[in-house]
Amino acid sequence: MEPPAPSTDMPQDPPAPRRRPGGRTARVRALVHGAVREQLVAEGYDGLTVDAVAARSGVHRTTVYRRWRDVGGLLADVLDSAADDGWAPPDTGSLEGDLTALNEEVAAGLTEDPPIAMALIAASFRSPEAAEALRRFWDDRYRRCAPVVERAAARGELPGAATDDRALLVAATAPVYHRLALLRAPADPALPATAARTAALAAGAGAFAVPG
Amino acid sequence: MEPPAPSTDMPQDPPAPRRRPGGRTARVRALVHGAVREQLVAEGYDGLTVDAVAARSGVHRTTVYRRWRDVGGLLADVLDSAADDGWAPPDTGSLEGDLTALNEEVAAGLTEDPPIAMALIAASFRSPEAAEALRRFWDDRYRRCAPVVERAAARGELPGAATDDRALLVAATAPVYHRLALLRAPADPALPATAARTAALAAGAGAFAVPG
DNA sequence: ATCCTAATGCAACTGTTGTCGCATTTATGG
DNA sequence: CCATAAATGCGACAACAGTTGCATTAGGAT
Repeated sequence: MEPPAPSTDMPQDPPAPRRRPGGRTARVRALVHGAVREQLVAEGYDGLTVDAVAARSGVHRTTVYRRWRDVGGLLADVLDSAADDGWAPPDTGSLEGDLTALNEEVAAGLTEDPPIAMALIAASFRSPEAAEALRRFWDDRYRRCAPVVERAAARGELPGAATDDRALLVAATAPVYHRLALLRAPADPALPATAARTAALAAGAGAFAVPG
Repeated sequence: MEPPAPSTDMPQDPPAPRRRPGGRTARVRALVHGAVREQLVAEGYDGLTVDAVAARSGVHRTTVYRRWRDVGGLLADVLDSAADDGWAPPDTGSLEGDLTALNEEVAAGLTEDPPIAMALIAASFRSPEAAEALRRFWDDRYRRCAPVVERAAARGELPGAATDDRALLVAATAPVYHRLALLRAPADPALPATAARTAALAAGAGAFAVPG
């Protein structure tokens, strides 16, 4: 009952057309990326429509719809292309200091103008692609922050054998996200430090220790 | 330079037409509210459009657009009308227990089906009215939670003269919101308890004490 | 050079969103 | 009961989002 073995290629499925990411395709992508950023700066998130991006980039509407599907896809692609910067967490010499500096970066990102981060969060509620890209972004960021916890452990700031670094980082940053992204309350200059102090204090008391 | 005092009414602006919230208006409002809920149950948030709600309620499209403006306005009105339930925070006998129970309610609300809470959060990024309604809702909830902190203080669980109850409550609940509403990660059954324990621990160490 | 076809351009089309002017209904005050 | 106008119903419309079929351009392999 075996189908005859094909001579050179998979027979049943369309044989995966050879991609062609050369000159023009890359140029179009760069044009669209630039247009997304410019459009965000010029008109804000409400003005970020596929049509506006296409018009600004000079690329045809249909092409943008075909390659990026919707605004969420556009933002996801821009975010992915910007994710491989050499970002590293701050290193101030103490856990609380590191977390405070980290929280200040988070607060700055959430309140910057144009509101790229807020635009992406908003888009993540409408586009699965944007939600996935945002999840990847945060996962990458939290992974890069692991050294903050490792350094604290090496300094003896953390009790127990091991610490759940992700839980600690989420506990430290979550209040900032909650206030700015969900409650939409005005930025509190003291919040980054107090949230960091709270998390560092709890971590010092073993709140994030793992049994292993 | 004082303008002459009007005899009976404000002269310059259109004299605030007498509202007429009587029979039909109230009936229409009830019909639309019911339709919003039914539509959410039937089609989820993606299917919650003004047209769908209008069709389901039997009220004309134009009327819904005029009175509620958009989906955010619909959800905001439904939320406001449901906000005066007699909700009270849990009372388990300890700060950590209260916060754990509270966090479990938050987690249940964010993961319930139909996803009313998530729909409102999503809408709050597109509609100022929904954002304002959500802010009012959370403000009300946090205000009602003040007794949780007061009881803990009365039991001697909190050091210092006074505690910033809002900051404590935000610190306790923020990780749950962050994971479920922003990171969109699967629900972690242990998170409500660990976040509550973390916050209670930090509170016991004086992290939320206010100088006054 | 030349062939193949992926990628793009183009125009027309459908369906949805939101608005506007006007007719009709019906609270509400007298 | 009557008069007024707020609230709603109704249809047409403009603007936008997104799709489809086909023509054209240009990357990449031979």
